Order: sequence, then C-alpha cells, then structure tokens
Amino acid sequence: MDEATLRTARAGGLRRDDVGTEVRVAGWVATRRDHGGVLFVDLRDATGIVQVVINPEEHPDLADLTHTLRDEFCISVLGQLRARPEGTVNPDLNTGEVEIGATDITVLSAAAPLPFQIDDRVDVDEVRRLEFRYLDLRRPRMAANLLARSRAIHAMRSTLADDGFLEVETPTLVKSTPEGARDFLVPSRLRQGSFYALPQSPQLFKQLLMVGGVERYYQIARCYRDEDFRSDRQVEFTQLDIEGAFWGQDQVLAALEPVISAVAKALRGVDLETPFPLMSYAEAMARYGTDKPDIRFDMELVELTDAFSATEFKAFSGTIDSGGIIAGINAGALGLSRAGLDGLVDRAKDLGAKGLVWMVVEEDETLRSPVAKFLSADELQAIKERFAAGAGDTLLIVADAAAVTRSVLGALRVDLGQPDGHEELRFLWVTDFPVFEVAADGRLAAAHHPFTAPADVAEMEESPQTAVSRAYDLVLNGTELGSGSERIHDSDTQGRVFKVLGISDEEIESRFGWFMRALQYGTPPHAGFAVGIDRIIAILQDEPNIREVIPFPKTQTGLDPMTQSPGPVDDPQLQELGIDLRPEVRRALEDEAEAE
RNA sequence: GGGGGCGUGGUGAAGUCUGGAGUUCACGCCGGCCUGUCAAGCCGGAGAUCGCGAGUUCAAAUCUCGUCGUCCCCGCCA
Repeated sequence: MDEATLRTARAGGLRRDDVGTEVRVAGWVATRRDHGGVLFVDLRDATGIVQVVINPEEHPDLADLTHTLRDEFCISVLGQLRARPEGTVNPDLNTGEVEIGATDITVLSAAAPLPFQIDDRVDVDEVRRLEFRYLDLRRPRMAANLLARSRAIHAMRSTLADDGFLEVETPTLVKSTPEGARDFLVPSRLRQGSFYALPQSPQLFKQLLMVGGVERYYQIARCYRDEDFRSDRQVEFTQLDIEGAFWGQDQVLAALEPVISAVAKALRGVDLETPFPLMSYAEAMARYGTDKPDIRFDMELVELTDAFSATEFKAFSGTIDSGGIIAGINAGALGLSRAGLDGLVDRAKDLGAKGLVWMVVEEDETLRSPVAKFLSADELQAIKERFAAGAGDTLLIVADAAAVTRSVLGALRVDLGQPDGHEELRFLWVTDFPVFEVAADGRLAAAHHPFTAPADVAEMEESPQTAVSRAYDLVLNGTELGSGSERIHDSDTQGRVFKVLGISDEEIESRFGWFMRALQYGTPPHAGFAVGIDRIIAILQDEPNIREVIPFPKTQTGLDPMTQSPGPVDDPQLQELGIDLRPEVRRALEDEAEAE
C-alpha cells in the first residue's frame, strides 16, 4: 500500500486555486445526500471536509456504488476539482467554493452501523463514548481537543528547548514511599514479595538530575496516584515537570510564564500579560477562603469578628470565646426562596461548618434573617456597612474556627459567584505556603512535600504550625494548575524536616537513605515546578473535566469501558508473582464471572 | 467511606411526583421518490426485558427495598 495510490491531497486544504487539477482524496463518509439525479458525499479527513459530487449519467457505476456507502465508510475518491456552480457555494465550509467531480471511488473499509452519531449535536452518554472512544475521537470536539493537546505540549517543548532545558526521562517503576498519595504497586517477578511503585511525580529523580549537573531539566511526565477521581483528577495524569539549578522562586516563575504564555497563544491566540500577579497564601485564605482563588470575580470574604465582640448571640460569642472567627460574603442579589437558602445551609454543613447564617436585605434596608432577633441594632448596622449591603443582597455568615470559616465561605463564594466557562483567563501565583499542615489526628504532614525548603529552618523547628516555606502554586480561574518550590539541597536540613514530621532515623535511612546520600555531594541550590497538563488544556479548551482532553481516560471507578480494564488475571500469572488472592476476593471474582 | 443526581428502541429527551395497553418528539437505521444539496427534502417501515432483582397492588417505566453502572460533591489527593 502506498499513500499516493490512496490520496494525493488532503480534503480540508482544497481551494479555488486548485480548480482544474485531478485530485485523489481519502477519508471517511461524513454524510451522503442522494438526490436521485445527483449524489453528494461529504468526505472528511483530519484536515476537514470536502464535497464529492457523483453524476449518474456520466458514471452510472459510481452512482450504484455510492448508494451502498454508509456513514463512516473509509473511502478513496479520484476526481476533478472544480468550482461550485453559481449559488451553491457553502460559506460554512473552508472548502465551500470547490467540489470534486468523482471519476472513481474505492471503498477501503466499510463501517458497521454506528453506536452514536459522529457530530457534536447530541451529548452522548460518556460511558458509551468511552466504550467506542476511537469513534468519539472522530467527533469535531474531540478532534479539536487532541489537536490542542498536541499543540500545547509542542509549545512547552519548543519554549523550554529554546531556553536551554534538557528533556530527560525518569523511571516509571520506582520505589514506594508511604508518604503522600496512595501508590500504584507493581509486583516484582524476579523478587517475589517486593513491589515497584508507579511514580506520583518525578520529584526525587529530578532533584538527582540537579545533583547530576543537568542544571535545567524538563519532562512531559506521566504520574500516578491511586486516589478517588474528580472532574479534574484521574489516577493517571500528565505533568510538565521542570527544575533548575542555582534557581530560586523568581527564576522558576520567570521560566514558566513564557511557557504558559506560549500555550495560551497556541490554544487561544491570546497574549497573556506577564508577569502574573502574586498573592501570599495567607492573603488568599483571608480574602478568598482558598489557596486557589478565582480572581475573575470579587465577592471577597469580610471578617466581622470584632463587630460581635460584645454580642448576646450565643453562636457568635461562643465562637469568639473559643478562638474562632466570624466572617461572611455578600453574595449579591440571589433571589433565593426559603428552600434555596436552606439549601445553602446544608451545603455549608456539608463543607464542614456547624451552620450558616443567611440575611437578606429587604427593600426598606432591614435585614431579614432567622437570627436577626438575637442581634442588636448596632450589630445589624455594622453588618450592613461591612458588606456594603444594598436592597436585595444576600449575606452569608459563618462562625467557626478560622480555617473552617474561611474554607466554607471560599467554597460558597465559588458556588455562587464563579462565572460559567473560561472565556476570561486570570492567572495567579500563590506564594509563601506553610511548611506543614495539621492533620485531623493532630499530626503534622508536609503541606507541599517534605523536600520543600522552609523559609527559615530554625522557625520550622520552633513553630512548625506557622512556619512558612518556599513553595508556590500556579492558579488559573480557581483551579490549581500546579505547584513548585525551592528544594532542600543539604542533607542536614532534609533530616531536620523529616524529624519534625516524626520520621525516625531508621525510617529516614531505609526510605530515603539513597536520596539523603545524594545530597552530600555538592548539591546545587535548586527549585522547580510541575504543571498539570490535563488541567491547563481542559480550561483553555473550556471543557468541564479533564476526561475531554485525555484520549483514553477512565471512569470515576477507575474502569476503562472499552478494554474493561482493570481485569482479573490467570492463576499462573499470579503464581509467578508470588501472589495469592484472599479467599473472599477469589470468591467474589468467581461470583462475578458466573453472573456474566 | 459518606451525600446527591441520572439510567426509557441505536442516540438524545418527555412520560415517573399523582400507578391504568410501551405512549410521544427529534436524530439515526431500513426501503421508496427526487438533478444542486450541504444537519438536504418528501413518503413508508423496522426497532424496547423502561439498568437488574425482589416487594406492594387487580394493575408498576411510575410506589418501596436492594443491587449494578455512571456523573457531581464531601472525605481523600505529601
């Protein structure tokens, strides 16, 4: 088979200038229009659609063949490219001024009746789409997303290559580290009972590349985290991973902004304004109640604690006594019914608040609220002033521990104020993250990861709860696109961080000894970042979830509806790996097999 | 692990609240007509275990319980 025998031109590129030439095109039957006396076939290839015309008087055999064509048949067409007759130009088609007068048609491959139509007019059930993803990819939406993904990654590569970065591949069978997300494990046949882990990120290997003198590294890295799915989370995802020696935060930001700008230019045709604004973690939490603020809209948090210092209202005074805060948002004119307002209270509780106080400003400027009767006139007045509240506004107030109050209001703010879609793009760097966060059981965990440099090592040891690190996130329209940090580059500091995390010397040696050793051989100070490629492309393509920009994604339960992966394996395979299924697991598998 | 939405010919929806014959709409599919359409048009036709299983009832797509699948959210995601 030779492409020249199947086609000499691409469908989407045919123009008026080409009229008069003989062309051969190949592709798929998008539609067939049979007018009895004349037949039209819209032929689609990756570049677009061109109209093929079959005249039964000139080519009765071709007309007969065309009657047998069905949607998505793969065909090759030979013919004369000609200008369309007066009045039949299709302005909606790039090739709308021309058409091919067919002299020969070859069916390369027939198509069975389709499970769904190849167009964007209907929202087909996603499981169905994934089951026939190869057909789904022929739809304009998915074809556009694949193209966007390729262009984005190309923009990243070319920008970084021009900037002197080395692309290096790191292993995807690595050592498991119990910290952080759950690992995907891969059993070792040669060392039964031992397991590789799929990498959650190339973090430690890229740091070793800094030790190895690479200085500027990047990789389009596949990462794996065995955690529950979300619209912006798959267990398998792709990051742009970069790292630079002798770098600090400023160099990382300065290196990434051109990369992000090139991607935005490639996908949106826009020129981003750089540098992107910076905001500290503390400021983001106080103003927006989240570490990933969507700064496309205001509705900022208003703190009211001091206005209620002498309040009679028990819910508020109790919060103040226990060290909490009172804050709220002015959600504007929501026009919600009582049931709608109660729905917000439920949502607040779902988010972890003990309750939610709502107030609606009436036409006469009085505040309607279930708790209004517990508040003094001064307090009600203060509320109106702090919120700059006008008639019709809905005010939402939470009184709780500071972290709870802020996160609940931050989530409500997004629920109520976030614009649909992503026409506007607002990038933001969030900086000065804490080194640690306090887990529910009171233990410390690395807020970013334990290789992040604390701003001050002594401070980190003395007051770990409030210590600030040299970590930063990139946020776009309220989505965390990625994060990075200045790294620890000496084994002493690294050991002290592990110690504060409560990891014993023996554990440090057994789990990270190999890494600690590497830090002892002239490690340059270094810093880096990882950008979630699926996320940035999804937002730039204005898609509601990352599955739409991943060629072959999985469902929320980790299933691939096409291949039915994950699936059971044969006993001999398990034996070779030294793995025995627990009896109840085996039984469940057998029951399931029987049911089918 | 928890909460919520959804599941009806090949596809998308309406019908479910308030039980009464598998009813309806659009697309697709099959057949016919048609010489300029381009989401072609017109005529005709086929196609359903209302996700699955129990229960209530004279009667269940509809009510109840369970279960499976899926999506969204909380937890989780160093």
